[in-house]
Amino acid sequence: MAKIHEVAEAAGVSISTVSYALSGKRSISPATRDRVERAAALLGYEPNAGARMLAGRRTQIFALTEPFRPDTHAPTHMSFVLATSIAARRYDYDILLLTDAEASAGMRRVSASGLVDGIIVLDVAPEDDRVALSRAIDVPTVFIGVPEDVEGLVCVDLDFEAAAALAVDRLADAGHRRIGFVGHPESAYARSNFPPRVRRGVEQEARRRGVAVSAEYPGEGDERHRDIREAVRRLIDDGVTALALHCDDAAHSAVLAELAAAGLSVPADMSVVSIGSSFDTSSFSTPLDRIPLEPESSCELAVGLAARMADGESVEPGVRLTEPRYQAFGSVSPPR
Amino acid sequence: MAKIHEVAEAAGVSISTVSYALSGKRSISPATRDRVERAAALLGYEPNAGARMLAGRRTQIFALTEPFRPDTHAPTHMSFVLATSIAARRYDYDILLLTDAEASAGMRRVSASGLVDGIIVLDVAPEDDRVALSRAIDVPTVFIGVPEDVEGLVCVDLDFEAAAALAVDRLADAGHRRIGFVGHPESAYARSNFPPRVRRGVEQEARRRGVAVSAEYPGEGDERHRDIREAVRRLIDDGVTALALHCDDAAHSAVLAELAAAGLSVPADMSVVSIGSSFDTSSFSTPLDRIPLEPESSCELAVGLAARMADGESVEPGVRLTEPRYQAFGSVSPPR
DNA sequence: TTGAAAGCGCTACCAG
DNA sequence: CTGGTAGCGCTTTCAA
Repeated sequence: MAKIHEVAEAAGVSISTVSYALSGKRSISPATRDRVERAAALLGYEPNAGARMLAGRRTQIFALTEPFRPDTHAPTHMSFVLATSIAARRYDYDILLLTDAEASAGMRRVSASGLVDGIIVLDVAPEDDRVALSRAIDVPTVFIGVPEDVEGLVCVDLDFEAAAALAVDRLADAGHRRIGFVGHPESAYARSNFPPRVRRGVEQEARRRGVAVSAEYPGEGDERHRDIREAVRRLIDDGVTALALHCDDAAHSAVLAELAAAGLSVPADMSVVSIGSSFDTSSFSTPLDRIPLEPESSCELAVGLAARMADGESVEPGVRLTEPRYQAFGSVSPPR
Repeated sequence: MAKIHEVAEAAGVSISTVSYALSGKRSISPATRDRVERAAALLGYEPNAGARMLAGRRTQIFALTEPFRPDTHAPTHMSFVLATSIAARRYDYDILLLTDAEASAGMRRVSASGLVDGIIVLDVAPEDDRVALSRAIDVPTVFIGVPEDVEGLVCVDLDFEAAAALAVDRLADAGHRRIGFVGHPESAYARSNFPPRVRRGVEQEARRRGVAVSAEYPGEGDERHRDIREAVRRLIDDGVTALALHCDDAAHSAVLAELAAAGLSVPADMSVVSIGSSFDTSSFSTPLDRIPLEPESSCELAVGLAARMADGESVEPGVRLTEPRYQAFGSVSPPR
């Protein structure tokens, strides 16, 4: 725990020179900078966080608010947390967790105490009380996800509607006229902000392209695996020649299992595309084309915006959607 | 962002009185305390975090280091993060996330900068470089999980061996002489610290009680569901009359599905116990007896210890194991 | 290009 | 039981 004073002494300069040499906030002669850096490294100097906050009015901490709802999909959520945390470090920020009751109440607390320079909001619900909170506090806030009311907010997300449309387009381009959609359990469409956007994207693009869609929303819990296989069976009986999936990896596995059980091969007998998946669809027994979720893109963008706002730059409110990307792994071909 | 000065003025007292009235660190007349609290509430006063750290040499922040390994089981991990975060707030601490490369490097950084008062280590590997790091830094560190070399460390965890033994005992008590064990994929036994402890517990207690054990470690990935069902089939053919499970919820579902497919009912034809599960085994189609993981116990204990150490109390190094608890839901009965 | 020094807002010691 | 005040270790003016 060396202090700036000791570094200054060791380098034979004043403490302000040490501060400037290390922060780069004013020009320092190469020789001096070098001496300072050497001394700092030698002593293992790390500026005291508290002193820095107090004097510099910047904490280099972002709060990450995540309610951890019971129906949150843990693996996907984890990849968002990870991506945010990594992006934050690139901008020299640490992440402070606000969960459970503190997801909301903590926003007020940490902004009032000046503990954080910005707030990143995860796991956004259509009607989210953190929307009103973000307007009430004076700390820059960025939403990853799009709530109902976005007035004055800075939001970032994958363009799920475009992603869904892209999936439908690829299938329609290949000549499919009747496709099946396997979505999340019905309950997810009220609680979360993005499943409805995928559904809407599929429906609208299908209408535009003259493609018929049969949708299935297999349930949760114990019987899920069976539910999904029954849903796939119904879609096969319906005569669909392609499937668009927006569900978790276990559901993907179940779909593939049922196709195999029905003696259908991909893509010869059934084309399959995965929409907004955060897991690796290329390592399934049958690699699947996908439009990936890519939390890294949204999180990087969100953290970058938060950093700019924390620097006092003004950022235009609005919803920033990242463009979907199509990854082909050979699971789509023309229908038989 | 009211400051202590304004609160003092509003309450008609000195700033030191405000500080003491709010912290309770010296006795204050009820009348004065009341005036101060009213003024603070009215102004929405929240002590400035940076100033507090600098003057008080306490940050009220714990770092939580979690590498997010690729094979980390996300739902279980999330429940540990959540439990730690909630426990921390009860002790008036916030949680700072250290993930990815920062899980290790960050420990040094945040302790050198005085950003945190303590460190909680999650997702402990048998050979974990955070063990050496924790010895090199001067910030109190508590491990949730037990690494190979625990010399001088403060560790907290469920007593997995006792949990496994408890499961075997209950089955043996019911009269079972031949039981099946469904564990994690083989790879988990090298990477993680607790699966080997469960395996050891099962083996030792089975030997002690004269019970035969057939063990299965079904694989990962796409074909997992099928793997598990085949494993269960083998165990049935082996003539086991009871199963002890130490695997994730999807695997539990697959096991139940295979039992149903084989025409076996629980517990009449097959008794089943779940060991160290973090999910709710009582809401399966067949409720299962379990010895729950209960992250809350370990996390509460870990945070409590960290808080005491941060207060300067000396805490005896050593491994503190929490006692397993048996929850019966009617899935165990004597063999036919 | 460098140095001196004035705070940042609180905690905790020393008086009374 | 209460008030005054000296720092905590840095950042950032103001001077040179």
